[in-house]
Amino acid sequence: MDQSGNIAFKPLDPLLHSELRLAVMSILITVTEADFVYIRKQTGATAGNLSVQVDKLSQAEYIEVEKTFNGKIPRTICRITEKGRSAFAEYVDTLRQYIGH
Amino acid sequence: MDQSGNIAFKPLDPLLHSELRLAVMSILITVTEADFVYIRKQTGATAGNLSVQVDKLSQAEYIEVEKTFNGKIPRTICRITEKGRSAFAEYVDTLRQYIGH
DNA sequence: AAGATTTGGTTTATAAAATAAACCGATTTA
DNA sequence: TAAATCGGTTTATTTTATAAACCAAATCTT
Repeated sequence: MDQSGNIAFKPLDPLLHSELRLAVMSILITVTEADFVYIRKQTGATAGNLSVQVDKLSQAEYIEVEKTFNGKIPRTICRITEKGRSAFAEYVDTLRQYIGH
Repeated sequence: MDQSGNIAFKPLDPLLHSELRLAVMSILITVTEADFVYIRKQTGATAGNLSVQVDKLSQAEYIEVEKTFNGKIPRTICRITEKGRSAFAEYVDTLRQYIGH
């Protein structure tokens, strides 16, 4: 018989348990859309780091990324998806187990 | 003049922003002491991983570790420190900025 | 009592992640 | 026209987390 005992902690979605990605999601959950530059300023992240992390969120389909031009200047717009929204909600929910309400 | 704009997110204590270390602290904050084996079972972590993370928390003085013997069997007891307690409180507080209450 | 297994860990090696540095094309400024 | 800036991406480096290997002592197994 498997007497392995119960684990008390649900795993935290590793995609969201990252300071920068969490900050990005935190912004996108409150705002219908935000561009790269805005997110960069709000988070204080370097462009390189932000580029990488936005890409990960995008590949997981937690956000969608639209590349447009503002005249001749490139503009990268990010929006949260439904999948991202519910992943975020579950992450928050799970976290409460760790930090108490 | 420095027109760098305000960063909206306070940094999260990297020592606590780790799933396993956070789980350890979460246990120790509710219980006057806990031994290695108990923490291992609650978290489901491997002994190696737990050993490393307990050591980091200990070196940061977020917890204190007492090595005793239970008869002839070694027993490692962990307790949270005041420093650990307030670091945890601040971490939780900062997190709320990211996840909303 | 010899050998295998389990317990309670630590140490070391490997994989994954975050961060920083280098770079690119276009644009504006001097 | 050269230098600096903007809006990024790509690649390299560092840091971190995780897993694998190991160790000493104790306890079962035959």
